[in-house]
Amino acid sequence: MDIRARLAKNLRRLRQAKGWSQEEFAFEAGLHRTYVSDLEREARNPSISIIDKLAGALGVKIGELLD
Amino acid sequence: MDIRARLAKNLRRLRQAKGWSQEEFAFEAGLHRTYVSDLEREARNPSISIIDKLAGALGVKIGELLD
DNA sequence: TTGTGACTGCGAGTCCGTG
DNA sequence: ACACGGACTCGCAGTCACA
Repeated sequence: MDIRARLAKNLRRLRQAKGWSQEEFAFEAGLHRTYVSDLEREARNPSISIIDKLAGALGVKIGELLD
Repeated sequence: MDIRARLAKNLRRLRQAKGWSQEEFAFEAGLHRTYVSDLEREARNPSISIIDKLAGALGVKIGELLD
């Protein structure tokens, strides 16, 4: 499975486990609502600074998002 | 420690453990030699597709590069 | 609440060099 | 073998309106 697909699935799973909408999650991570939507649809190839924000907001290690 | 710094240190350590020069490593990862140099000097903010290539060439999980 | 097309600015990523 | 610079292209970062 492609790395973008792994990120997308982990993102959606972990976000929903927190009971967050994309918009709430985007706010927590300091990102735009539509950008989070793009990530979950595998439409972006984010940089590691974005990955860092995502993992921070979810309280998980980066490996849990990408490995 | 900043995520770019963590990547830089892990990259250099793992690359040297393989006995590779930056140029040899760049070739293995399918990247440019100057770009690998930039990464080890914390001068770039790579995308996850690049991270995937780096981890693949080194034979480690992404978490070992970034966590 | 989420998906999607479109947009601009800037940085990712490559290639040429030099010390 | 590596750091560092200039110049270039292309794609990401970040946002909006609308369905």
